[in-house]
Amino acid sequence: MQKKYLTIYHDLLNKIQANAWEETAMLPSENELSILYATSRETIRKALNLLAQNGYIQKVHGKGSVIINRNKFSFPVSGIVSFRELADKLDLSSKTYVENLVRLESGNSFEDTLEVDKGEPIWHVARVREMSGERIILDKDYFNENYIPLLSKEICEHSIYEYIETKLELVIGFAQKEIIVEEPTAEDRDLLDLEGFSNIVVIKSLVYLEDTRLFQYNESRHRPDKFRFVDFARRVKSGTPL
Amino acid sequence: MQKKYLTIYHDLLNKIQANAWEETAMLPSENELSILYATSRETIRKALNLLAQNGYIQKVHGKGSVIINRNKFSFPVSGIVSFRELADKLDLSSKTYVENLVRLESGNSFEDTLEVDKGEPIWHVARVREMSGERIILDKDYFNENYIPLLSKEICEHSIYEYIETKLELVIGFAQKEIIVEEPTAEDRDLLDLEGFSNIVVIKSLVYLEDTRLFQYNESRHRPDKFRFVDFARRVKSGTPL
DNA sequence: TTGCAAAACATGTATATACAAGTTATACTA
DNA sequence: TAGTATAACTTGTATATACATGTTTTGCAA
Repeated sequence: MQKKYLTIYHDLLNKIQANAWEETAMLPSENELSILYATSRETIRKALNLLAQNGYIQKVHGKGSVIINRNKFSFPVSGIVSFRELADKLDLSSKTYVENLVRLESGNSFEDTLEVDKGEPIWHVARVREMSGERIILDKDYFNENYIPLLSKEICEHSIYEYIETKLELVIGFAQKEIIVEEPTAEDRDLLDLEGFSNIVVIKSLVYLEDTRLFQYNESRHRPDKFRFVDFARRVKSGTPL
Repeated sequence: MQKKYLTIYHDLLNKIQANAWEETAMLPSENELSILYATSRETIRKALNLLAQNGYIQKVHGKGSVIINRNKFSFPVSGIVSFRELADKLDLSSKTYVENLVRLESGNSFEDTLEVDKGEPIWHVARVREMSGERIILDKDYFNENYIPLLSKEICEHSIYEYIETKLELVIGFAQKEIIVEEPTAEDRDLLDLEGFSNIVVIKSLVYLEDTRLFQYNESRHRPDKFRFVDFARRVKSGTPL
């Protein structure tokens, strides 16, 4: 990593998480930091703005940068994080079962959602996530074949995202997500341990590459008692000025 | 509004929403914009970064700023938006019933959550939101009395946030949120039209002022069939460099 | 015509300076 | 001593310049 403001960002983040500045809960001033890291104030400000965006600090005009206590709702699951990365982070004993892996040939109903031409093939994967012996999550993925030409059972069992990013060298940019609650389908009842729950939490995501190409539609279907979504939000000033 | 980059941000946002640049779905280049608005490129970049943060454009290195199509999941409900503002935006025929409004004196269980001293009073409001004739949402609010000294039935029926921001002139900064699914309580069953639903979606929020003071805890309890949460997320590069 | 190198153009990073605006500590005055 | 004005901090905004890096167009050469 050669970008100064990113290395400073990560260094500050590590120190925040290691509880340096515990007494004051304040970062050193921008001028102090620019001397500390031997760089300009603008570069420091870029690192600080990243910390603020991600909910680690709050900048207060005239005062300084206050460290935000994130122990309230523990850590955020926001952003785009794959199940594999999440399970690793939480150190959960988890298992993934590939229930279905097909190359949909044509006339399927996802051509519109994925914005591919009629007749273009689409990869479909259905996976069940097991945590502490219970089948909790059903993940249904649909990929544009132009970007993900090949999928194997092994890749799906490990981590599709790791495959996409390291092997295919595609860079994921952003996602539009929607969370709703539905009644379980026959498939949900068949594949998951629903234990009498009459609702299921569904996260639908459209995932785009860094160059704005749409490449994935995902439906993550969770048993309601195991679902949890943590978010950090800044107040949007609704008053459109001028 | 005197801040250049903010006026440019709002102007560009209006034009995006009015579908200027429809053919290319691209903004003019930073240099063109800096001439157009008679300002420096850095100021333009501040406005563009705001647009990118809020999910309106995606910047592509070497190419330009691509406008993100937000019609997929319609508009986002992310960020901190009050029910009043939301209902106004959606033009819903809605109604608010204040079911409870008390000044909790001491020994209540929310002293810890709101981080107030033992014995300090806390304002509590319970409100039911009705949409198209159905009682859908139960909003339970708890305010630190140091910041919100007085609440009336009229304020609660209209909009507490408008009161806080315009009358009390407090500036809301950010919130930590958690979304989970619970079984309905007796209170939920009593106050809402649950129609046999055996689950309820709960959004718990800790809301902070711009200077990081915690002033509100909120629980928004939704009937699952009427709940919907839309989000925009950027990929976090998990690989901690260096 | 095809292929490729170079130029032109796009955004990204780093630095410097100046001043505005909010907060806190200092020191002076009544 | 108490109050207040000032100075010394803090972050915020605006501008300019230089170069790095990625993309597209241009034009030359085979």
